[in-house]
Amino acid sequence: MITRTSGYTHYMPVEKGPAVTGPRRRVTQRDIARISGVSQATVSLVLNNRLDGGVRIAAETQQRVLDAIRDTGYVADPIARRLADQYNRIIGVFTYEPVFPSGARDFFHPFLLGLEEQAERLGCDLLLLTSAPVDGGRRRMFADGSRIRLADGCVLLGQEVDRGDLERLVAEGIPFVSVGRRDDAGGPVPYVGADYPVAVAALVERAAALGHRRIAYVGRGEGPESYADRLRGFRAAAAKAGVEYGRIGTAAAEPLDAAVAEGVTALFLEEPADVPAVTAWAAERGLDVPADLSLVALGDPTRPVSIDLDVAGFTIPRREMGRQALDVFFALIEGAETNVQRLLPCELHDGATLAPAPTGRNNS
Amino acid sequence: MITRTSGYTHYMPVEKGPAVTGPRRRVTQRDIARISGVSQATVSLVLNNRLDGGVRIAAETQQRVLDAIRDTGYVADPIARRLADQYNRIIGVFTYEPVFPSGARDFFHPFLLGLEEQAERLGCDLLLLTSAPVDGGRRRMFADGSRIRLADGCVLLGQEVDRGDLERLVAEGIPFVSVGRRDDAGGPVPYVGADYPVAVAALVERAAALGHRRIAYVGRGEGPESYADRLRGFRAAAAKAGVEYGRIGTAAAEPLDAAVAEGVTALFLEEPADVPAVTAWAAERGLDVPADLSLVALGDPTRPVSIDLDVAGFTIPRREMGRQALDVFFALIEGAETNVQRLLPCELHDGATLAPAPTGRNNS
DNA sequence: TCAAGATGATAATACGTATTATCATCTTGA
DNA sequence: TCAAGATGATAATACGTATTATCATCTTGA
Repeated sequence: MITRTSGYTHYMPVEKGPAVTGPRRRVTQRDIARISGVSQATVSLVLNNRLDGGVRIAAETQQRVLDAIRDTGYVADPIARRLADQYNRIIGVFTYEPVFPSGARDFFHPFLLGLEEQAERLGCDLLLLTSAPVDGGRRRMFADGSRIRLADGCVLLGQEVDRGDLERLVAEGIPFVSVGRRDDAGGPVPYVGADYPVAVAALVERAAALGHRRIAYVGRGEGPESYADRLRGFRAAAAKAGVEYGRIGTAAAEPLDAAVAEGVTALFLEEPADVPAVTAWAAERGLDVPADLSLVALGDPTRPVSIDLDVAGFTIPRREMGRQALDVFFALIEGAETNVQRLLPCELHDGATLAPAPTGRNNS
Repeated sequence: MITRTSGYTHYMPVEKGPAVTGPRRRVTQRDIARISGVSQATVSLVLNNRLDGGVRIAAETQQRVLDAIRDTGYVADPIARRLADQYNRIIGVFTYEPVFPSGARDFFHPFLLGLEEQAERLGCDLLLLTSAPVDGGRRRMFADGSRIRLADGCVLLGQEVDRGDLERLVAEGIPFVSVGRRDDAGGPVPYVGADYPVAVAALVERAAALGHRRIAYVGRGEGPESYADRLRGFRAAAAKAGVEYGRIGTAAAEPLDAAVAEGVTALFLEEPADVPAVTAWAAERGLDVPADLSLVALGDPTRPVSIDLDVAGFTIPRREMGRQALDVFFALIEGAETNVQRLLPCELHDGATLAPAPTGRNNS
């Protein structure tokens, strides 16, 4: 059995009413001031120990105030505190789709995990901007009555971010950070992205070293910056390694057949979720992976798929991107000196699908 | 190419500095007032449509103000509104553990899905209370400087909710809704829960109808309300059906052996995540499920496990619970007449593990 | 022609805290 | 004996919004 002495004391009865029921007033610094015979300012100063810069309060006065604070259980109203401050420590999180997807485990989950982790560490709260009206399945950032300015600013999450939205964020000077690199939008965009070009290049070089002389990139290579970055890295590295290279728009049988017919011996998949489609196609054609054909996955699947192959490729540092996005955000609003356009290294994974090029098939 | 006339005005440059960088000020009602040539009070009145009680503002003045609001994208500072005791359509979401778990797909995900879905529908934003300090792996709701009141109130998520926290929420009159039934805490607790007793009873009755005469509940049956509710339903239904019943504390081999030795022919698992442990034990003992022993899972697994069996039992309406939690919340703060203690029916699942009792083993 | 009512808007204040400039009093030293 | 410095504390103000009492001006009607 739990007993409690006199309940909570940091609520004062309103007026001098009879007793318990009805609304109670918070204890305020004014109350403490009255009790200990000082001014509200003094209470605030003692409470926050701001006795450094010029202001002095006698030790025994301090003690009186502290006693009153202890006796009443006074706690400063965080709301009023925030008001007196410049920022609310509320970070908006904007996503074009639901943060909690109804589908299976989600590509964005690790980013959010990193965000939450860092928010916890930095003592701020995350405001999921769920009030944004939905239009064609996508939330709209700047619809009439947009509440994006409720927060101190926001973190942007999404494979593809609307260009107009970005421009407007920049133009309005709303503090924000994109998770994932973004092209300039009427001004530089703060971001924490993955360094795709470097990661892709490393894999291309590895393929070249393994004797592959003709390789293909499978995917759009444009649209979202993350696609464009991959393709850019692919081309630059292939050119540098003296390897012939091309691009296939989709992981469909026809273009894949054509590529193989032209002597391609390694496929670099922009979208790792395409792995099952490609392996199914390869099996159907009697092609062994990696004996006949090497496979490289450029990142993590954005759609839920189950892949039983140990595919060569790299992992996007999603959790760390989420974490650092908040760091950059605070640097922004605090005007701290720091790099607000960061590319984090991806982690390479050897896997079992990138093997020496089959002999006697080049230039076939 | 997009051109833009004169930029956006939502953030006012501090002083008349050169350009982009540096701290920026929120647009305030004073700014709107200046722009539209009225007083701050007028802006507030127009913004909140407080034109009923005595105060009158000319239609065209209103329009000027509204135009300025639209042009600047002004949104009232939620903190200042809270200080004046206003709501912001911001719902706090408090969880004792991270909302985005680092582990696998999560028991709480469907609740959050429902919450987000309804938030989107109702046009409110969800504030993840990530700022709460962590103590012993659990977030603390009322630590010093708790920011729970930044939100209009909150939704509580968690298997077990701290009793003191609940009491304090009630005592302070903070609007809140628990997802999951809670016992009174110095006052009735608003909740949207699952109707465990009814669901469990239905399964007990089914077992009785299939000839089971001795059944056992596996689990704590106390602690979290959801456990207690299950056990209560179990006992009541078993008694009513004239079936002998008992309880096993954990799904360990020893107590399970004992139960079988005493003639138990059906196990009701409080924690469906225990299914693998129980089936492994059964296999080891050469017991066939369900020929020798029936198995019933009372709900959904709270820990990630893979279950390949089609287990009889029921499903907790988690998504719907999340949805309705928000409904109840708004009913609370709007003072609407509605049931604020709701139990939603669980969905029964026949499965393949609840079969007729084996013959000749009762009272063995 | 002027009192009463209608119309339109604002000044003043509150919410609770943080900070800074200012003030009153005491002490010190020559 | 009094100027300068030290000591101790406060008044005033800001943060951004909501609300109420009050005010100025116009309209109406007899």
